[in-house]
Amino acid sequence: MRSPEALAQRFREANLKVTPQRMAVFEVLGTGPGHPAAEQIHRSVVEKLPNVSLRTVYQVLRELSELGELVMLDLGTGAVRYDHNLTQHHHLVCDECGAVVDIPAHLTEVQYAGVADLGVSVSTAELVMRGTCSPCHAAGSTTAESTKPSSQPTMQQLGDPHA
Amino acid sequence: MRSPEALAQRFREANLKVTPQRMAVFEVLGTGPGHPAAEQIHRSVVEKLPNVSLRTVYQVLRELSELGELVMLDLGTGAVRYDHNLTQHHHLVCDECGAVVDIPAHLTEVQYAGVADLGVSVSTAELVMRGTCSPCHAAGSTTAESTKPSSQPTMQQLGDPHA
DNA sequence: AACTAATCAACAATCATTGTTGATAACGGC
DNA sequence: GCCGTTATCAACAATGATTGTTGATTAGTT
Ligand SMILES: [Mn+2]
Ligand SMILES: [Mn+2]
Ligand SMILES: [Zn+2]
Ligand SMILES: [Zn+2]
Repeated sequence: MRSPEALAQRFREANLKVTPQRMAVFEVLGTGPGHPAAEQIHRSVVEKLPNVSLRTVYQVLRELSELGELVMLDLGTGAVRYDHNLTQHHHLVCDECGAVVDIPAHLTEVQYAGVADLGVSVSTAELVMRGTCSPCHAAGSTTAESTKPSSQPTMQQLGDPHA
Repeated sequence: MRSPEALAQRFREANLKVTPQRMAVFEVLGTGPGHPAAEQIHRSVVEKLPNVSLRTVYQVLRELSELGELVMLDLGTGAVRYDHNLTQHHHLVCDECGAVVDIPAHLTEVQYAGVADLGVSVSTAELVMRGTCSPCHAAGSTTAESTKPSSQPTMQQLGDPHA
């Protein structure tokens, strides 16, 4: 993620005005955790700058992704997650809390040279893992299962389940 | 994918009745292409058995997935794709036509032992590739781009774009 | 200061999916 | 074949994330 100032510069170069709303989104993205959904970003933004509409947040996020400064991730969690990690990496979706964890590419090995035989060409390849995140592991044997009898992956407190 | 008869047996064992609607879905899944969405399955089903409601098709597909006979795939294509390939494999989503192509696991190499250092545990890992499917490649330099100026991935004719 | 873009509130609309309901049809065990 | 229990039907309503719209207002940029 580039600095709010760098993003502001990027917007000006694209003939997009640098408004306080946009700056607020830039700042929230820089400080917040990894993979927020639009609603969470909005919640953080209004703390700094009230009266910013959710509609505007969606709009700014889209602009950022169109400029390549943000990646929209659809990992089947119900809402798009916005990723400001621009390095090559993969993701793990926690079955218990819905968190999305970055998996640095160097911790994995992914090869798919053989697929050329199928006549397809690959432009991107991402590894999507499901499992349990580190904080849920820690809470796992103590209190976690008491609050979650055996239901579906809830993904409830999207903010930061472990804070 | 197991045979319609095997699926019927499976349903009976689960105290689910084997109705003509359910059989029709079983049969369509066996003959159809790889990764249809619910609407396509419904279209095929009504050809054999009119008056089957889309609601019922959704219901049967869910039952099949709850019995582990079908996998619901959310690959960010807008609608859930239903996969009757129960072998371990990965997927490629065609940027041009939206098709989902099976990538046999033996054509790839995926390792992620290193992620244990992060304190996470992985239960499943799927490789999701984006690129161009084989038929789109064939059509690519001839007629494809003429029909698709430069718009977003359209994923229009979900049926089978190449038939 | 002026031009133009951006934002606001307040909605409506989309789309895939699931829920509901009351009536009808049909499977399966006997 | 009967009957109890399920399943399905049509016809909607509801969900939830996202985008569209509109008319008025605010505010960057030059
Ligand atoms: Mn990430
Ligand atoms: Mn598949
Ligand atoms: Zn977790
Ligand atoms: Zn294709």
